Amino acid sequence: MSDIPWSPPPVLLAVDLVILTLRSAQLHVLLVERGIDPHKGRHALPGGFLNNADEDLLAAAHRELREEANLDATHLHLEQLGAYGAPGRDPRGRVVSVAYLAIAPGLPEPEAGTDAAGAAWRPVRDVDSGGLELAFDHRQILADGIERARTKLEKSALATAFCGETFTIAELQQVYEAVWGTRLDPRNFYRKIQGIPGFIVPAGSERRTTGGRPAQLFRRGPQTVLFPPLNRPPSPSVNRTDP
Amino acid sequence: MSDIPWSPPPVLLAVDLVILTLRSAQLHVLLVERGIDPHKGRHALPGGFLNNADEDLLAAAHRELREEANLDATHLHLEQLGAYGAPGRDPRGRVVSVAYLAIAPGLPEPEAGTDAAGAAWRPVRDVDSGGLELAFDHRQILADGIERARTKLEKSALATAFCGETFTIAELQQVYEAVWGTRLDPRNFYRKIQGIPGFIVPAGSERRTTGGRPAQLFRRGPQTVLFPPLNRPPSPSVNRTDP
DNA sequence: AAAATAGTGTCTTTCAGACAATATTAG
DNA sequence: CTAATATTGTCTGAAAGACACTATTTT
Repeated sequence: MSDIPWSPPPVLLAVDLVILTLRSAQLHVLLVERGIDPHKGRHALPGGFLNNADEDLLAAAHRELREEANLDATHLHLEQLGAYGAPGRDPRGRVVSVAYLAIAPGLPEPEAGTDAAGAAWRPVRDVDSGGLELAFDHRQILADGIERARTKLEKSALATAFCGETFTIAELQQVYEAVWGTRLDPRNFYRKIQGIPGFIVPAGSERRTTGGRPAQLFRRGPQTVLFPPLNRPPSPSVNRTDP
Repeated sequence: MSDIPWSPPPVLLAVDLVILTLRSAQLHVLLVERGIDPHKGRHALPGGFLNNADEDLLAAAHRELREEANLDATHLHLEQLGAYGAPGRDPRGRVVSVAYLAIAPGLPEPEAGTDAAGAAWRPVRDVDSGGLELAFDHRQILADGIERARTKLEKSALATAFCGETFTIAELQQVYEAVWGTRLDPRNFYRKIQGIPGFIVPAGSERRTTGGRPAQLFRRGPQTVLFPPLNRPPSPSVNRTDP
């Protein structure tokens, strides 16, 4: 009675992760080198098939994050990007992959003898310059992940997920500059950030040295929605009534 | 060699549609009444299982749009919302649903003896007021679809997808007001719209009567990205340094 | 004429961006 | 001291929102 009328075709479900971080002011993505045959030896996003039929999608993403990237879910942003299911994307059969975007603070190389051997941070620039080819449709998934991060920086407090527990306003600015690929005026940025209630809160009156005047340290504030928003400067490619 | 190591669990893949339109200045969604047992008799989003293992996800969405809603893909916006795959969401087994958002211009009731019998436009308000309960997790999917539409109105030309071939600026304003749930000043709206290059273009100097001075008719322009954007007025619930 | 809707002009406040100036550290 | 970075102040032009006003129709 509660059965399915005509037996629809089963598919295999995978989870792929776009894990972004900032290393020396450059946007990096975690890639693994594939050890088995479809695209063997090529770089790919971390991911894998569902463990069992009862595993939740988000839980599977967390598991892959732990297994393949050796990253714990503590203080880490994780959200769904979407489903990628073009019929020919995996030669082994019909595989639909649900992609997730993860943002991590700057971390050391995951190499060593951990579970995550073979995983390494790669500059995003290397991928979209074409110098590094990805397996499957992972280049598209990565592009979608970056675009999602870009737009979410405008109206959400996502940027703090790139930072450690405490951070300076200049560090926060580096996040915006790296993800957006633009330069921002430090003075205007400073005032703008300070003008968003609840975005960041002072963390003791501590400091940190870099060569000039020490900067105040902050931590994430309670507000997750940014108002007023930080608008990404218009790319010079768009329309405009240029005189 | 190119086989899958340990046989991951297969899942059933479905496609669900959030089809939005405007009817008498109110946001409506197309719902069907379920004829079979899981949630039989309850309202649900149109959708269904993948036809065969080679069917593309977007193609399946188009097919369901045709079969269940009797809508052709001509001049109709269709984009993916995401995957919904919580383990318990369908009692028949592990079903992962990929949801799509469709925007249609105001259309007559789909009833009659068509394929789409049992489908009907329902005011969105009836659903999120709790007066109308949906099957599965469709209430969440609908909410996500509406939120997506709301944010896309700001920076894309999506609003014109709610209108017919030609439309007045006042009609366009009704779209924004209905989707955002706000009131806008007609005069400022008029100037703002006219100030976005390529958004709308005059369609002949025709007119249309409603009781007052006739309005110019427009059609969609070539621009899909709106600059400057139309920002949704801040909801009174957010933060603010109110004196 | 009165009512209704379309479209224009203008003013005020707010905000983004440019950039001078000051503060506080290291070397 | 000089170099470097952090933080504050000021100015200007663009844009948002309020709202008076004009234009063109129906009744």
